[in-house]
Amino acid sequence: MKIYNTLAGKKEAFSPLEEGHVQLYVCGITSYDYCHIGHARSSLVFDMVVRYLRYRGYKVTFVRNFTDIDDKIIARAAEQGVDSTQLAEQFIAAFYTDMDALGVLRADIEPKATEHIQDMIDLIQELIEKGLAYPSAGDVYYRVGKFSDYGMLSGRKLEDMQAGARIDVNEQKEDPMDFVLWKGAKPGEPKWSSPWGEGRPGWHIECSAMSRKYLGKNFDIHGGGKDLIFPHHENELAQSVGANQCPFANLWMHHGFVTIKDEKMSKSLGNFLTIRDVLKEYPAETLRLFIFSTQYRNPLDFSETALQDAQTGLDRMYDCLAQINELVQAAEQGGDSTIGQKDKKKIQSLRQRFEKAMDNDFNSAQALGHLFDGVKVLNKACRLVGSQQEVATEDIQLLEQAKVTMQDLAGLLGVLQQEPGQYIQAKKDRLLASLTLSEQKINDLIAERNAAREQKDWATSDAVRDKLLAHNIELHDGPDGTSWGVNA
RNA sequence: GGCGACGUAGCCAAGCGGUAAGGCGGAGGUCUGCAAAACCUUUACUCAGCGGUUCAAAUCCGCUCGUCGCCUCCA
Repeated sequence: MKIYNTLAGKKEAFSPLEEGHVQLYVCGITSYDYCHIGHARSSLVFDMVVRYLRYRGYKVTFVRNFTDIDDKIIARAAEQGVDSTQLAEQFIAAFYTDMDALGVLRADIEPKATEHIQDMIDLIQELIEKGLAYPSAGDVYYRVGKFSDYGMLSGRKLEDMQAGARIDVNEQKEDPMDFVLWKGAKPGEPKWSSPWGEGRPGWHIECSAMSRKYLGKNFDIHGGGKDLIFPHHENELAQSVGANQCPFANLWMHHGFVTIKDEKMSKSLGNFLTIRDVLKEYPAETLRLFIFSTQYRNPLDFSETALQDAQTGLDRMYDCLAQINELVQAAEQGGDSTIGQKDKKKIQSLRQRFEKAMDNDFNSAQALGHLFDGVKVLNKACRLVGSQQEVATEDIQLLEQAKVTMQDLAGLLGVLQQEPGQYIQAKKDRLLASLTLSEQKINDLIAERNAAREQKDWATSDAVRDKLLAHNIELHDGPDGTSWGVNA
């Protein structure tokens, strides 16, 4: 497998420190608000990474933290007049609700910052002892100038940053680029006691402390969004390498942003959509298909159209699988194979092609391409096979196996995980729930129309059809009668 | 100002040195009383522009233009 390493600035062959075991740390949310689509991308990307690594035979130890104490949490709690702990807990609960709705696997370890205060204090002490940090008026700062590799992750030099950076007016700092490890508490703020007085940890120190506690000083992969590269991950790296005097994460994975009209979706711009907003309109698998249709490092532009495209594509995949189900059940076995050699090869190589794409830095977009290619070939095969009186056992088995493979592979992206029949039914149910029309009424109308058709009363027949279509119900006239579906 | 990413058909998106995957949309077709749905076929002599390296470039190098991001909290 090859994975892009931000630290190296290129794709590298991946091999974990301990054979067969991957240790992964991902920066989780700061819990002060509902998660938006950007958070969904983050969770979904690493969900895919974990699923695929496990599929590839690795044991994965996955740690994802919660930042449950932070300036923004304190500010929001004050705004709402609630306790900051309570606020953090509330949005952690909301996070789980959203993640469950998206089908995101739980991390193996989900540590909270507030439960690791002592680990952070210990780490800060070590940094002070090594001369890399200094207390100042109740705060503690990291002495950036003492860490010669500062900037190695984000690819910038200290001098360059100072040129354009907003100068921090904080006069407690020796250098404007120094960052805070421990913040002295102001009156009324949440606080913990420490050797430097009462206060709370700075943002970056929690990840250094918790990753060390659960994964050790040196581990395999550290991940997060591109916006975390600087300063968060740069600072983490400075803390960990500074304290441990050994390499930190060997590989850094950073995913791209979700944009709206090509602008970054963010709280400060106010152009964000929450996960729960989107899930009101679209099934989770549709959102997943949309997110995985772009390689994780590239920007992903969110739009109604894009989501609808994903919905159409997902429907097509399910239709294909449903068709295989029907065919397999109805087929009389016997006869010669009718599926062409070329198509057989395409079907049989699906897994291999999918893996090759995913092995190349989790190229889910390409992997999905292969899946859609599979849909096309399988549809073609179904048509051929369906036109036969008797179907070769070989062909039936090939189709059945292909269906299992499709769902197995798509499962690594968390899509196509429902029984096709159920998926199609669920879609009908959703529509029915939003209509005043009952299923009984629809069937009555269909009967009425069919009666008119028998009389060749096309005007009445078409009027009924148009009436139903006005409710987004489309009729399918087939050899076995008329069925109905949802016009998405 | 510093650093970085990106620019591929109407839209989205792979490809990263060997002659353009896939999706949506469009156009034809099968089916149908006509439709719709579904399915099939088709849809970039060309990869922002201009130079260069090479037997060979969308892919490597340089410049220009454009878009976005980071440098401050952010997934």
